[in-house]
Amino acid sequence: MASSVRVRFAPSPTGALHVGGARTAVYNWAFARRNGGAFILRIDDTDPGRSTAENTAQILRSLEWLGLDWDEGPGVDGSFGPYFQAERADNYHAALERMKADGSAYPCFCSPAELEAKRASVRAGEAEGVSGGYDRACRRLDAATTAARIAAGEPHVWRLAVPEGRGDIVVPDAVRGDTVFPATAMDDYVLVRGDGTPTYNFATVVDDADMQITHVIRGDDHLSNTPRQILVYEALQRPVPVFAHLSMIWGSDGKKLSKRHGATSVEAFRDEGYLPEALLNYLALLGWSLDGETTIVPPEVLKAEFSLERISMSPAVFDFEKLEWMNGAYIREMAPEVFEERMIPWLEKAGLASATELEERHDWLLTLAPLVAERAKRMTDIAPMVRFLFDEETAIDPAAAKKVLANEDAGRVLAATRDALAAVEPWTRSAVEQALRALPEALAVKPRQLFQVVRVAVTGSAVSLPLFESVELLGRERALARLEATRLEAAQ
RNA sequence: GGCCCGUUCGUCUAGCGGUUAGGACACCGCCCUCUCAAGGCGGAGAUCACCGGUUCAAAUCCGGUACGGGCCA
Repeated sequence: MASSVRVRFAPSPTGALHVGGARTAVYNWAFARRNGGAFILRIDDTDPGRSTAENTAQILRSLEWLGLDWDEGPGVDGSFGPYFQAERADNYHAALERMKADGSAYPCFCSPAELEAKRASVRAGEAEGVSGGYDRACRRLDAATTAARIAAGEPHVWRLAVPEGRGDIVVPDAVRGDTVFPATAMDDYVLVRGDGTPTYNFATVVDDADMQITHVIRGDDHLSNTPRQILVYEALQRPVPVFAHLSMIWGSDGKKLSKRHGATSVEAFRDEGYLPEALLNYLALLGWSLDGETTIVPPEVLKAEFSLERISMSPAVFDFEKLEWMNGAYIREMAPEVFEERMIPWLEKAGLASATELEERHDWLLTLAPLVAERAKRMTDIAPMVRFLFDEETAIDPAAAKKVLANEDAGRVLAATRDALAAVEPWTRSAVEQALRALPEALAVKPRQLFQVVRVAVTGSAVSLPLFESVELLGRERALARLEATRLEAAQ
């Protein structure tokens, strides 16, 4: 690598960071890390009407949550700031001045009505060879005329003068290879609007050039604009970066992913109990592969192995089920102490206990953690699974009661279990297990049947965490109380 | 309408001239088992969009068509 890699992610704060944008950020970040380069975050807040500080804050929060740290950008000083486009007006003016000076930009005085008329005639096929619907009329105005009209305060925009006789424009794209666009299809598009603000294509190039961006990794939707942007790099006499255009992310119906398909903002995934490392992994693999075999790619591996060459070109459908599986995989692989720590906020949020209370019961919680980790797919699955351990009494699921407790043996099973547990000493999982395992034979009932009756009485449900552990964690007092209460109820 | 991009199991993908077209999610069995999970084993699932061409040989290279998508109008 001749010069050091510099990549950027330039979200527009007109909404929350959604998974499509997040994936673009992931790829930029991973590419920078892989190549020892810089990952720059630049906020494209050029639309004052729709850009808000809250959105910016949310985007930063989402990126931080995902673990995507930036080397330059909001909150991190660099030599190429400011990192908010709204504060970079001077740069756009300077660039325009340079282009005015050598004639690669020229003023256009045509009114909207005139332009519409030109476009209409192009559509009608009356103006052959004119692309983009503009006939370059103002480009033919002489310098004195334009100077006079500008001096007179006549409204005007500034257009790019596509070089005469320019050959085909080649977009160097690391994902798709070189993509060729005929120069004849390029119009003298607007660089700077009548009010002096730069258009997207112009501002982006000026910033990318000024910030010495070497690789532009972005969405597919920008591919068609790239030749236009290359023309600006050339006019500014700046090196053209390497591009990498990412295909879109679709919903299961083959349409662009939107709210209709479910959660799409990064924060929504967070709130739904997804782990940042799992979402990062999933997004990384949505359009990129390590080797075609590996599915668990932790951040460290991504940082070490990411490459543009292994990005796929076709659109990918976002598979919520696979993400959920992956999230479960990350939960299962977590060290018990780590999972214990991370489940605390979710228990607190569910109103089961305060963080302080939980921290005081560290050993108890650490015993519980692996039982839950093995079964949870998302962090939101935790509370329902453990609620019976926190409530003083537990309501029995009617369906479970009907199915399991209606059994004619239920009464004696519950009574015998109550007595057996009352005698357990010391109160440990293995002692509880020993006591319960001896019961089926003594009562002449099937083990499965007995355990289900006890499970429903103790946990309130026919589906629960493992029984012996559940009984142990619940504590003798509450276990006995529930067995007795259920016995009385079943007897009626 | 013009230009550009894409197309391998339902989904994410591997494949970069010669493979029984591999893996993962989901699905279906079996095993394990106190329920549920997890785990193990196995199964089903892709005429590689279509049609031509190049080649001894094409999912892989070339052209066209179709269908999706994008940008500009």
